[in-house]
Amino acid sequence: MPKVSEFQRFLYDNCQLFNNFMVILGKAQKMDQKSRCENCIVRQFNSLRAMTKEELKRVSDSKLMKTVKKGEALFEEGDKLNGVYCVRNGVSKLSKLSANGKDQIVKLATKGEVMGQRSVIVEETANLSAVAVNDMEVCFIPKEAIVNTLHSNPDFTYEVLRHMAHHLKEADDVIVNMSQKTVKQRIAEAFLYLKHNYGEDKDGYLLLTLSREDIANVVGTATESCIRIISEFKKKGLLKSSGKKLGIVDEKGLQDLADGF
Amino acid sequence: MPKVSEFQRFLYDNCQLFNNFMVILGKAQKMDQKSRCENCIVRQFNSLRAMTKEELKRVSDSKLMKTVKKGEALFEEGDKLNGVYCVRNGVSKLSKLSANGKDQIVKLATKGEVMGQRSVIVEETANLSAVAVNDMEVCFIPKEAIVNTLHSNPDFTYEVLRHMAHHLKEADDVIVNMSQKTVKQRIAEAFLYLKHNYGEDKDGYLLLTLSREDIANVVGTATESCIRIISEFKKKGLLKSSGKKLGIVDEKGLQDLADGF
DNA sequence: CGTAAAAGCTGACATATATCATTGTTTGCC
DNA sequence: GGCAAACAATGATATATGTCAGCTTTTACG
Repeated sequence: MPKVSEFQRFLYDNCQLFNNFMVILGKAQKMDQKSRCENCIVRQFNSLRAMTKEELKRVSDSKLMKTVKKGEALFEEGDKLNGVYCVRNGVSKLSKLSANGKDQIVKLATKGEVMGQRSVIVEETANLSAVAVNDMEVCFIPKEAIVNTLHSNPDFTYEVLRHMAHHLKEADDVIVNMSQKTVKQRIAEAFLYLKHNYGEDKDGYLLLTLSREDIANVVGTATESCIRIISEFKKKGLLKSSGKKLGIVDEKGLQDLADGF
Repeated sequence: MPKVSEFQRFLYDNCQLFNNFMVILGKAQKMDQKSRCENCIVRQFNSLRAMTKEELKRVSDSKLMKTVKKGEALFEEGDKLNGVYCVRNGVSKLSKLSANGKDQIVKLATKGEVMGQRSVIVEETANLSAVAVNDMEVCFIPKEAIVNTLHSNPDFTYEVLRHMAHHLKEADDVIVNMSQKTVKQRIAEAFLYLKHNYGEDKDGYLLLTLSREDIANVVGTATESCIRIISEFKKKGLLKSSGKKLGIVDEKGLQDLADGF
């Protein structure tokens, strides 16, 4: 029934009542045992693990799974979020448009991470946009399920707090890096980050491939500068490439560079 | 009794048991009614306002007041914090030393703000150093009082979470500004920030006076560049100065500049 | 398969910013 | 009041990075 999916799309793009409709449309999906939160391994990595069986059951009943294609947005800066997104698969970039028209990528969110928490907790519109870097599978969890649990289960609240505290530390560190390191250092760091967080294949190529533009937006530089520096790293034997894929050849060299020799 | 204060200093600098001793030494102070948390207006601005009367009483019994002179550190990056600091008066800079030897000021903390929360919550050493920008009055609250309440009072935990979420948003915005705005824009923004958050006197001079070096460390630039741009702003009639004091003359002009014309 | 669009690359050049060196000015303090 | 130390100011110069423009390669897709 292709009509239904177009209707979903329409609602998603335009309609305040999106969530209510989606819940109805999603009923069929929810019967799938494999998609129950209680059995979802991803939950172990985020604050949902502090929920009780009953709470999880309620979340699972109200959540709905969604696939997002590479390049599609989960939400945009300024959107009112009616819930959070739990990443089952794929990677999303969380970015913000600056006055000069460039996107700054503030964070990458992977399997297990929950997006939109902050906005739901403080009841503000989204501060960042979330766009899929590759094909994704996410679960949308309506905010009521989250907010209710926040008020009734202190363990869950504490767990969310711990995660938020961790993100805050990371953000502080990014601030320092952004303002005190050169573009070259930040690019070197970005590759080390990609290797350590997303790993590499048997041939030593990074599993997560970002475009030069995305890398530039992560480190906050012009795309051309980013390309130039990557070329330089390849010439120096720090990186290698094969098609779109990039791989780290000399990790120690990159690390030294990132640390300022 | 000058001996006691030297002893306090010694403990503060060197001793793991610092807190225990200080509690004993602080008994006399605690009797002062004016210093009871229950009556402290500062509390209204931070998460302590979500504490119950009993919890506050316990905090008040275990807390100790402390004065910190301009330039002194409350704690340093890497310190193990045995509690949090609630600012009653004065301003502290929270900064981190980068590899190139420069301090990046990540945040300024004022009256009502609680410092060190994050480290206490996640049980990590401090990620930032806190140094007094001017003379301060702070209350040290041992971590037990905080952690116990976090586990027993969900309202308090939620309130802390809301504050943390707010800080995270601010941090994300700083990341975007740092990477996408020019030094000139960031300095203009810094002055607007100082005016809006700390106000100005009748003559239009900012109430919080930061050294050029501190301003440079806030916006992440070299001190000389900062001085040059401030001079330029003065020539252009955007700022004025009198002794150490700086004042905003043309707020709209500064705002336009910060927004990129 | 072929074409258009997107992504990647490179050069030339402009500019913002850092760095180093020197001098002037304020401040705290004996 | 005077002196040292910190702070502020300014010039000269080097460097990193952004911008614009043109070109090549890869990818998407009808």
